[in-house]
Amino acid sequence: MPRSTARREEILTVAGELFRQKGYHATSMQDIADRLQLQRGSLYAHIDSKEELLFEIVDRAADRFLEGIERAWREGRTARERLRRALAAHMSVIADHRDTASVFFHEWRFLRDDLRRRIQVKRDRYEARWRELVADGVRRGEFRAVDPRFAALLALSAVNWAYQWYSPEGPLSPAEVAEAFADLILQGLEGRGAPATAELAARAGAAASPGSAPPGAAGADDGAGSR
Amino acid sequence: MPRSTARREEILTVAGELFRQKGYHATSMQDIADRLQLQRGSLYAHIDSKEELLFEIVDRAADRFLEGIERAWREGRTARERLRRALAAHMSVIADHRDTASVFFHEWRFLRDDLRRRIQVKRDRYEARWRELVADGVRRGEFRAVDPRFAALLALSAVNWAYQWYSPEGPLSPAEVAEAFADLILQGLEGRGAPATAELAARAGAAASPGSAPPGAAGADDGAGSR
Amino acid sequence: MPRSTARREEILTVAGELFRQKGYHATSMQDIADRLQLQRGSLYAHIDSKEELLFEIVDRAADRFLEGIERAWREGRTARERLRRALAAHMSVIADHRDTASVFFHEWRFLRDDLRRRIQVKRDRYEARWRELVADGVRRGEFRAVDPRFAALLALSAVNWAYQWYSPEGPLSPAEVAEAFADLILQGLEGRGAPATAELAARAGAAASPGSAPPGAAGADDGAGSR
Amino acid sequence: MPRSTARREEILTVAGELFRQKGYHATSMQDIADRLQLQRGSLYAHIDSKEELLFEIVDRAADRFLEGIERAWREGRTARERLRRALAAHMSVIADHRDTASVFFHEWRFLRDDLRRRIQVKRDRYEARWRELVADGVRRGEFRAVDPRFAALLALSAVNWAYQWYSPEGPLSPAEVAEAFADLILQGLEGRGAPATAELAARAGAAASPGSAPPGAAGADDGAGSR
DNA sequence: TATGAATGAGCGTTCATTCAT
DNA sequence: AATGAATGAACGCTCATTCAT
Repeated sequence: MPRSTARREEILTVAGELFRQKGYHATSMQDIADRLQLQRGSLYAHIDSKEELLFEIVDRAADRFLEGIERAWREGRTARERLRRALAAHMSVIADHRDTASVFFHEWRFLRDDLRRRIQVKRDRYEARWRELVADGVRRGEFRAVDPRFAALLALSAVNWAYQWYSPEGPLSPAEVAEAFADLILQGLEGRGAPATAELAARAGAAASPGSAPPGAAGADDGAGSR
Repeated sequence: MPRSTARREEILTVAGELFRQKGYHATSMQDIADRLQLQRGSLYAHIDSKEELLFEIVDRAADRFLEGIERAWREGRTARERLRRALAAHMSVIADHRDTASVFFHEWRFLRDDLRRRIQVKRDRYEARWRELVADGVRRGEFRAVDPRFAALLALSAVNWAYQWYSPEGPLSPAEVAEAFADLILQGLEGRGAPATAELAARAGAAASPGSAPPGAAGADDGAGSR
Repeated sequence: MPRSTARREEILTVAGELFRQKGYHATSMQDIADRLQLQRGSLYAHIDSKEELLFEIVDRAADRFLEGIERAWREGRTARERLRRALAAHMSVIADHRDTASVFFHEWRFLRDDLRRRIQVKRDRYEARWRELVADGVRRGEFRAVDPRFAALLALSAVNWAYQWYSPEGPLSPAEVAEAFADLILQGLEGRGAPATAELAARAGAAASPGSAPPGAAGADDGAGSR
Repeated sequence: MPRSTARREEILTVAGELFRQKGYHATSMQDIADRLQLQRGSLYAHIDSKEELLFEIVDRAADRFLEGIERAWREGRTARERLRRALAAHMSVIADHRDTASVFFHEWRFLRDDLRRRIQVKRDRYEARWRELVADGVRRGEFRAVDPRFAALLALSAVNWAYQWYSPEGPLSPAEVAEAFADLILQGLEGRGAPATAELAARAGAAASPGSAPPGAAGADDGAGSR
């Protein structure tokens, strides 16, 4: 199989979109072919299997997330700054590669054992980086003596879950969401003075039309109920 | 259809387990029947359709989560206490009804429009309660003037994501997990003094054999790789 | 799967017939279903796979051939008599289970490794019996000091090949064919006196309409060119 | 289409090999192209269809067999000698053009009606020659008054079947196999004195390691179990 | 209640072949 | 001569569901 041709990229893009909207199992090769105005068998001139599509989408997402935290680590000076950058990087991936990221979180478990294991390795490395980042902050005295596991998990949960509700069409940029979370995670609910997100709060509140659910809805995606 | 018989409950239990392990679409009626040593067709003496099973599982989970936060609100006096109770209640549902909760998060989007909307209503109410809880804390002066949307979302994300990694076989009780998160959310990373979770940290660290990955793994569930 | 129901036997019969006529790979489940006025998927209520059909057909044939030679060995007194009986038994299987026998010779190699090996064991045993039969005759002094391998192979080839040309509708009974071969194999071309088949020759010659090809054509089967 | 170019011959050779190993229907144009390091579609610059390949392979084999018996007839003086030569010629074709011969026996029936009929004509002619050869021997008084049909069929069956078990890598040359069969066919099992194959028997016995099974196995070919 | 045979649609994939380049 | 993208049909098989018994 050619690793990368224009047609193949088209297929991957469409597959990513459909996998996110309908789920891997509920998306048929027919669905993908229809969007490209192709016969379903014709896809196999470009790919080996449906599962290959899933793997490639998930693998690319894993690489993007990993790249993000590696760069955050390299480019940040303090633990505080690194955490902010890591949150921002994660949000960026979700914003810029919405389909891919969503499939990464939702559908990776449908990969067969060997492929899933390869993804698991990257997931584990990603999470380990987060824990190191927090542990380093504790060691430096920037953070309280919290359990790095829980603290990393809190930060990660916040941004992991974002694929469920974040929309690039909403009023907030990925950077702004990351900053709001960073503020909360660093300072907590019971703290001194006004949070950095005071102004954001106003904006988000103003823009939130009822039913559109930003942010706070653990919300329904588009497309899911189509079939 | 009889709304509730012993057989029907058996079917729901098995379906919940399989939906969690393999996903809704990858679970066949055959799979369910096999576990109950029944013929495929015999299931339809008790249920109307596969989708009905999914709806009922998801709907029950929604009710449990809602019940939890309502009681937390009623029984807690301070915002701080209510938040702790709400986190604990959520973790309890995840721990006590693991299959149901997992299906609630993962598979609800495969419901057809009308059924999905009914679930959406309950999800929205649940999230609204969380926002009210935070907003109330801000109003009372217990919390900083944070955006309730973001703060509620942070707390909710932490426990929502827990269905991905929490295992009742792990070293931590749901209450302990909830407490750890509460501590972090309330105090933040940069707080004063030792966190309430200092002792927990030791225990979790001691018990966590590499590979078993609690807490911190966004990890793979059992059963997913069955095919 | 139920090992034997009326429907299942019907399917096996039809499959045997079609596999012989068109070959295993050129026969589709659709073809089989059509003959039974069934949907192609409905077959799978009775069988596990197409290959299972092939295996069962081939395995039954193997058993019949084996049974035949075992009985010939038990019931014959002299080597001469045993050889005659073995030839007759083989021809009987071909005559009475034409489809099965034909598939046994032609299609067995399309079984996957493990199933093919199970058949191979029976084939090997069958051929070993033939060699023992001849070797015993040589030992007893009934036969010349021929190589049992070649002699057994000659006899076996004659009757193995019969599935290609023998037709129950032809003028000769399986017993008569077996006798003619037995006479030739035992006495050879250069011998004393008239062969036992002198009368047969007349009959066969009279009945052989040109083109119907009995015996002597390595001939075409019916049905092969249908698709 | 060019009738014969170097490329075309390559294709025919590869097709013959694959058709023998896997069967006509189980061999795809992809398989053939792969071996030649060509694209599927490129084959059609040299041939018209897959069936054309089959026809040409089978037709060439038919010609070779026919040529063999014609020459045996011309070059032999006595019936006995002609029979020996005919057997040897047949074995030579099988040994020297193993793929082609094997496909001739196994796959010719997959030709469509008109092409199959053209092959049938040659097969009929070939068998007729064998019968004439025997009939002539009877007429001359060299052979017993056997039915020429059965006698020809016996000889033909022996060598026809050889494509199933004969291997050029085995201990016996085609000529030796032919001689062994000729001896048996001419003299029969119950003859006078030692057979001409006494020495052969020793050699074959010595060389035949159990499992390799020459001669006597109606055996499995290489390649069949590839999938 | 439960069976088991059947349906009819759909699945992912392979196929021989075509054709513009 | 050869490529590579595409076709359209067919493949073996699975699915949720129905229904007479």
